[in-house]
Amino acid sequence: MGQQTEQGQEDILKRLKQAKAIAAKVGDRYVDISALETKSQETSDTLGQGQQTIEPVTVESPEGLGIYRHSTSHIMAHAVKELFPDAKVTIGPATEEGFYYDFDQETPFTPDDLVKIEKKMIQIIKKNNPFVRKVVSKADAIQLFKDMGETYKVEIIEEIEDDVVSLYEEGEFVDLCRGPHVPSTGRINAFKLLKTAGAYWRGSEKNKMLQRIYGTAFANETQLKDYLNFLEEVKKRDHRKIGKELDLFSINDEIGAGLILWHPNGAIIRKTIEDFWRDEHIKANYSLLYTPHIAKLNLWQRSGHLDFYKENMYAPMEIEGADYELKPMNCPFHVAIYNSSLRSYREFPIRYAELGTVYRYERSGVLHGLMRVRGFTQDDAHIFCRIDQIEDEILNVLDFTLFVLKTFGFEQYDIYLSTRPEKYVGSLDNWEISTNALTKALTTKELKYEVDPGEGVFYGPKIDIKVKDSLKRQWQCSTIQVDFNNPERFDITYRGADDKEHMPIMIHRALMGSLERFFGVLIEHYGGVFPLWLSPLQLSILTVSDRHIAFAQELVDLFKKNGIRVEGDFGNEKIGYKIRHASMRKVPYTVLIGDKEAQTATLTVRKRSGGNIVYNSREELLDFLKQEINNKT
RNA sequence: GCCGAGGUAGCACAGUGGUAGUGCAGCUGAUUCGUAAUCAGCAGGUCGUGGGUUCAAAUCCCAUCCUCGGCUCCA
Repeated sequence: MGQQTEQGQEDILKRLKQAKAIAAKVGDRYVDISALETKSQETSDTLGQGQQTIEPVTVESPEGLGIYRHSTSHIMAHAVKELFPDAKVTIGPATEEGFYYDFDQETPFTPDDLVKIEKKMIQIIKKNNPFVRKVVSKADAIQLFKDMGETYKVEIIEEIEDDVVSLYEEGEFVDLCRGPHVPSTGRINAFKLLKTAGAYWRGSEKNKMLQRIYGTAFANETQLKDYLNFLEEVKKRDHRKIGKELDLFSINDEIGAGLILWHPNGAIIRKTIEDFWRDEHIKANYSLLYTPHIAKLNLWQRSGHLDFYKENMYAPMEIEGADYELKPMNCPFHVAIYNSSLRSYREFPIRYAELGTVYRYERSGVLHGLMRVRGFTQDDAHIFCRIDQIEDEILNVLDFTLFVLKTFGFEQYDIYLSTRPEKYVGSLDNWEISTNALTKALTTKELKYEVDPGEGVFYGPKIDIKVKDSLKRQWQCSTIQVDFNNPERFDITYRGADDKEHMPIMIHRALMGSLERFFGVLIEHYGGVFPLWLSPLQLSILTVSDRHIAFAQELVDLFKKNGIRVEGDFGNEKIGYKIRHASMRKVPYTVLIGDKEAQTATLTVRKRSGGNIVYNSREELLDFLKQEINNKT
């Protein structure tokens, strides 16, 4: 029976009210609360037949928050239409962080406009207009929006397959919308408009550029403030800002956009990372390689890069009549080394690793500090093996990757398995075997992962690992990809136990992805407060007055001889000034040398985080530092 | 590439047509001082670059390079 008693309905409404619901979930559908109040045809359709569960939806749930933000975006569109009657509305969805609405509007919105729009929105919220859902025929809707001059809405409606569409009316503002919405505008407690941006209609640069306004909304002011604080924290940790403050790297107009200059402080961090990386690769039975930065065009023809990667490659340069190309990837070189001699199955798996610098053309608008550059060094490796060895190799690589990430303080990550896309090379058999091998490796490791169907690279399935930094932001660094393409294209083989020729499988993998990007992520993850082993300067020795210089110099020499990155600050400034100076540069430890220290063997060490530790001798301090460096914590 | 905002001393910023400024950093001198800024003096800029308008341009116009926020894609 689709009929509900008056009593039952009232109970439900009461329950929703008590739960402070902004919408309801009926079965697996989200509906307006008003849908439960009225008894229209559509309502009974919505409620369906028989007994479906009816759950309150609150702003506390992700879905509820999405509905809430979507309603806020409607209110914003309403405000914009009142202030800018000529603006045409397009779409305005909720996003993970908030919402946006795109308008077709001649003059872009200014920051002042945002303030005006916010004020207008507050008025609309105060009016507490109900959101009224109306279902009309497509033809009626088209006519309605045509009359209003809302051509984008007409375009959207024409593409909707149903015979009817729903409209939401709130005050004088009507918008095409699937819904649901909060019951009335007064339900919005806390929102903020954040920024404006250009955005193409339907995301295609062939279409007109629209004006987008981003905003966000939360259940209450406290949560909104927390979010705004988070944005502040993100700004504070911006690797470009910290990179300047700590003198880590720079980008120079005259050298070129997207090309990184590693300053001494950044370079020593990179050197430390690279040393760690090489040592661990040797331990893990990889062979290290070096390969050139350019190669003949023919190589890139054969590898297929000219077919599928041309947009990201620089124009060739002619050298003695032959064209050479700056390398966008390292794989063909590694294949060439594989091919430099006949290979036997007994050598397998062959693991080649290189910190290979590649150059890729990126459009000027997408460059971003260290995160998106035009020249970068990949921590690349290629594993050549038999198809039955894939699973073991993936297991190894997974262990290795997680170990490396953990060393840099990344303990949380999300893992994605991408399967065969529509356009692909290689046999279906190989795809199946290798996808199964990846899956099995993940389940053996009991790693949680999500499947991205059809998101694999055309040459094979892959596993991507996205780390979460200290602000819980996701960064994709590691990738493990099976490759059927290169072995075929370069026709590489090995001699099997059966004395026949076979084609090996290649696995590409990068743990950190690109050193530049990884460095950027590290800077933001640590907020510039690097652990001791990575800190450019590990120890600063400060003198209280000139008569302590000789003694302090002795200590500097001792620590330097023992591999500690140490400086002596012997200037004639006051001690407070020197401490501040070290503190601003985030030096992990400082030692003050005054009369006390010159007379006793005791050393008092000031930690970057504040607080002192006392050591009985310089050797004791040295041991402590060495141990902390070794622990990489 | 497209839309918008920017580019002034090493850094952070002020300066709307009339002799380029402030703070920090730097250098010099004084001070020799015990846990986040001692004092004084000095020096530092063809105002991103190239054109144009004007008696006069950091300032107005055009072009160009770069940076930033997005769009698209990704490491």
